[in-house]
Amino acid sequence: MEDQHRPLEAGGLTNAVIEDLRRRGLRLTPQRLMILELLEQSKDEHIAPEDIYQRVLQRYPMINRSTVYRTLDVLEEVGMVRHGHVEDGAARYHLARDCRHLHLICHKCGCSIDVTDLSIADSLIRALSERFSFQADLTHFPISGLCAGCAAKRNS
Amino acid sequence: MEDQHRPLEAGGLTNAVIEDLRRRGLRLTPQRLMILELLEQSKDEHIAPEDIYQRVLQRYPMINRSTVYRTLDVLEEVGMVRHGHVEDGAARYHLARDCRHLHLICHKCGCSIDVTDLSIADSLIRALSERFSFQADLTHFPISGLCAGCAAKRNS
DNA sequence: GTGTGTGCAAAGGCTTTGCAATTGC
DNA sequence: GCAATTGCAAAGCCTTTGCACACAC
Repeated sequence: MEDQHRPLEAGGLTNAVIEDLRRRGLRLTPQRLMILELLEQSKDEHIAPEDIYQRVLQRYPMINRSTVYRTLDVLEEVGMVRHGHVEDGAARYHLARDCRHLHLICHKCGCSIDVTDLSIADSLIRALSERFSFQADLTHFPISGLCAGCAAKRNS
Repeated sequence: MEDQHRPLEAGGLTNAVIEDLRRRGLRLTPQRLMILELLEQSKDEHIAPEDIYQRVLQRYPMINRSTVYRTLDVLEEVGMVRHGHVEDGAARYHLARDCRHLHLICHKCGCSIDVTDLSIADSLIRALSERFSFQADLTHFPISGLCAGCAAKRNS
């Protein structure tokens, strides 16, 4: 029992996230821990509410869909998770601290490229800050465009 | 009667758009013309399907909601219009050729800033092209971040 | 014990679909 | 005239909500 304060077995969930919950005055329920753990495992995957529900269901059959939605709302309110929308408008959630890359999405074939070198956007971010006092977060919404393959097809 | 080939009175709709429809083999129905005209008037406004329906309804009371959705789909398929999703996941449509600015969206207060000087993103676009062969279109998805006001509040 | 959080079931909003009738070409 | 397009009404999603019960603290 390496941590006797941990009230529930939460698999691989790091203490950092649990501490985060506590610090923000949120109760540690199995449902919240399961959802957070799943988000943590999914790292940069950006997962849909229904997927979260289905995958938690496998290990914790008494969870309810509306709990998933409410939990995501609460966690987003306190800043622990964020969400965006893919091309078809469906919601995708991820841990706020896992925003660490740009997403390139091909609007033709739908494929996606992750860009981990964030410095690539530095000059744009600086310019937006200087000219519009806007602190841009390029990691939040994906960047639409054409992937190499689809661009080649278009040119032929 | 400056143009006897025009089959319907389409208000201020430019011939360019009508020609576009014809060229792509789509029929010129009053509904399509009304919707296109509205999109043209809304220029950079990025309008929701329901708004399109309501506003067309005022001048053309026999239009149907599903026609709006189907028309938008068809027009998007042939590349005449595009759509994105605002923070809450709601769809927003606009003419493809009116993509001419970046949208900054504050994820705190929801306010939006238009950036017409696209050259601001040139270095990012060039870098994405060189390193990933990805032809980015920054005008499609909005850019999330904090506006000046919300950033100030956060720092106080 | 208290009040937050959950399950359940129902409602809500936006969008899609099947089919018959209409209408542009 | 024929096929594309529309209107209508119903269904389908995804998401939210009201309320009573459960449980974390």
